[in-house]
Amino acid sequence: MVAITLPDGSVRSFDGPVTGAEIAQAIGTGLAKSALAIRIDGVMKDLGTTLTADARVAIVTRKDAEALELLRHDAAHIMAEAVKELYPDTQVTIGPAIENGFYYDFAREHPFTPDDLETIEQRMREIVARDEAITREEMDRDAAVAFFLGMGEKYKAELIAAIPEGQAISLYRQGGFIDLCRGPHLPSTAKLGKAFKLMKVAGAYWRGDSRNEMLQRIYGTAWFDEKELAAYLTMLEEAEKRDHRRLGRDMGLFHQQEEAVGAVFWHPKGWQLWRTVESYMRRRLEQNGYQEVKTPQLVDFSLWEASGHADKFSESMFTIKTQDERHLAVKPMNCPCHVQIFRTGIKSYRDLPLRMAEFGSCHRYEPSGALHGIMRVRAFTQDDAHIFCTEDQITSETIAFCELLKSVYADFGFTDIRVKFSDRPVKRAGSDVSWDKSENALRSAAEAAGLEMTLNPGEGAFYGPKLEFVLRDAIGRDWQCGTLQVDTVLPERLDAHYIAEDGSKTRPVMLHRAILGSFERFLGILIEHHAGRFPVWLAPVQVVVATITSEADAYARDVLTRLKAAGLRAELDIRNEKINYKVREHSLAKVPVMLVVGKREAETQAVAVRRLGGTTQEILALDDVIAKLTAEATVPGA
RNA sequence: GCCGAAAUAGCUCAGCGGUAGAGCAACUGAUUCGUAAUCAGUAGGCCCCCGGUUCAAAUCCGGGUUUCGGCACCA
Repeated sequence: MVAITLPDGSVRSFDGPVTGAEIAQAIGTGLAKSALAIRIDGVMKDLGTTLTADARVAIVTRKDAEALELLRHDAAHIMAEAVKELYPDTQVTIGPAIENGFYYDFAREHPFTPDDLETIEQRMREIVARDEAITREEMDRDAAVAFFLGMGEKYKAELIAAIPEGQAISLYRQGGFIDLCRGPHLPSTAKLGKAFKLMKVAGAYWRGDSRNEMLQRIYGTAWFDEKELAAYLTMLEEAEKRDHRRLGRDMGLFHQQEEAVGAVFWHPKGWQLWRTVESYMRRRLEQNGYQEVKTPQLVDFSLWEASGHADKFSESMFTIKTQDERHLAVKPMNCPCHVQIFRTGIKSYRDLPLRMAEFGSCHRYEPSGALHGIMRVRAFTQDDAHIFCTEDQITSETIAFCELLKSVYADFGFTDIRVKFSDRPVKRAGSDVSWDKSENALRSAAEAAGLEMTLNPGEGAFYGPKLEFVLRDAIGRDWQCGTLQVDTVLPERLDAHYIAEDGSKTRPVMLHRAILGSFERFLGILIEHHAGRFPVWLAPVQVVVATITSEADAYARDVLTRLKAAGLRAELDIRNEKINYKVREHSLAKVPVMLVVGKREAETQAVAVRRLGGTTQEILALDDVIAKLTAEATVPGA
């Protein structure tokens, strides 16, 4: 007797061993049809799994959140089967489900072409139509290694060989294709359905290590129904429309060119945006007890050797040999310079916490393949600051920083924030004792700040652990921007100290922190988040005054003067064009507010207010409109 | 840096051995018009760069640069 407890608490008894499929069948034929897998005592298993003992069982259908992962994993296997059928000289490696889809890495001499993708996708549809059963089998580890080597699958054999001896290896077979896989899988290939699409081919290193050979990765997307697939593809199109490179050009914000790779030419409108963000940040920092400084662009290389940066990053530093044989580096970061300022004069415990901020312009020779629009550049400006404090102050400084960071993000329209905790990396400076100390201090400070964190093992900076703040944008993409890092190494290496209450020389702790990260990147994110339709306070041009007829020109000029006097960034459009044309043009330029004036408005000292994207107008008295817009244009927190 | 793809007018793209094209934008003229494209005309090109093949190269070949999509990297 096997007693199965279902999620609703009811119990069903079976005479002997029973499979998940049989349980589903016993509950109902409808359920049996839609059953994809089962959950035994909370663990997802194949539908074909045989139960020999009492258990809690849930039938997994497509309504289950994790079912989509199964579907995508199956899609990866079916793609591998298709590739092996079409190109038998290919070796298979790994193929997991990922966000929105799946991929599979193949080893093959000839590159896959876009045409190949179509062929493979077509074959996948055939395999789905064949409805091949997906069955699980087990094999002894060494037998499995021999089995895959015998098939010429050396990558698979390598993966299996890394599994501890004596452990049974599970294999999944579908048609003529067999793959090493932990599972679980759907019962047959037909379950994949039609809602999938191969997206792109790309290179990827074997085992994610750049010292290894490069494999060919094919990416695909898969969904339960075609509506979801279509929605996903539409989302991608939306993302493309808000691409900051396209909007940056269309809106006249900036440009980039070959002669200054990895750098940005900011045009007047883009620079206006920058200045708005910068002055906002400057005020927030002042309000929060930071002092702003400015440090040199070119600094003798010896400082970077002393700080330890040269050890790890010399290859990505721009360096200069001067005529008088000095070896300089263009600063890749600001912290060593800030320590130099801290070190001048004698600091007392009364000076701490000392919060030193800089809009630091830095250069890093980023690998060519990493460059991406203004999001990843070689010349960038950080909203950088270092808080010199005592160990006891770490918690209160962390709490204060998190408050500031959240309110800044909220002002820019980001409210969905995630936090990652990154601990010690393999290559690091400082003793294990000091790492224990700083990791514990940061963790407890973050907990005191009420943060929910996920662990990001081994991803800390070489001098200390860090918190990383990830914000989610309007279309659900994540961007890592802010950071807070605890550092006891640099104060030591660069010999910073203060006089403690008892008169002794003591090392301060340094907290490295940034909210926006780099201005270039953050502005790129802002552009994409708002799709170029900035709120009034951020918009480079806030208002356009447009005339309907030249009879209103003089009044329109008055309106412009009044707007400018009120501090609004306004432009005038008195061209001899139809109002439709003007509305369209300024709408495409994403100007948030248009004030349309004709004869009627001129006579009554009014304006017709039209909002970007709106379809209606409101006729209002000029004075009221100016008051309203001035309020809207007010920078948050001012 | 690695794998793959691409580079033609300001933008989007066609042309793929035989005189460089379209739409939009720009410019000029006309139009004074009530909320997302008025009409007509004009101009615009080192076809990414350097070599090679050829009677002839935007087109084929080699090298380079940059960009794009990933991977790796990200103090």
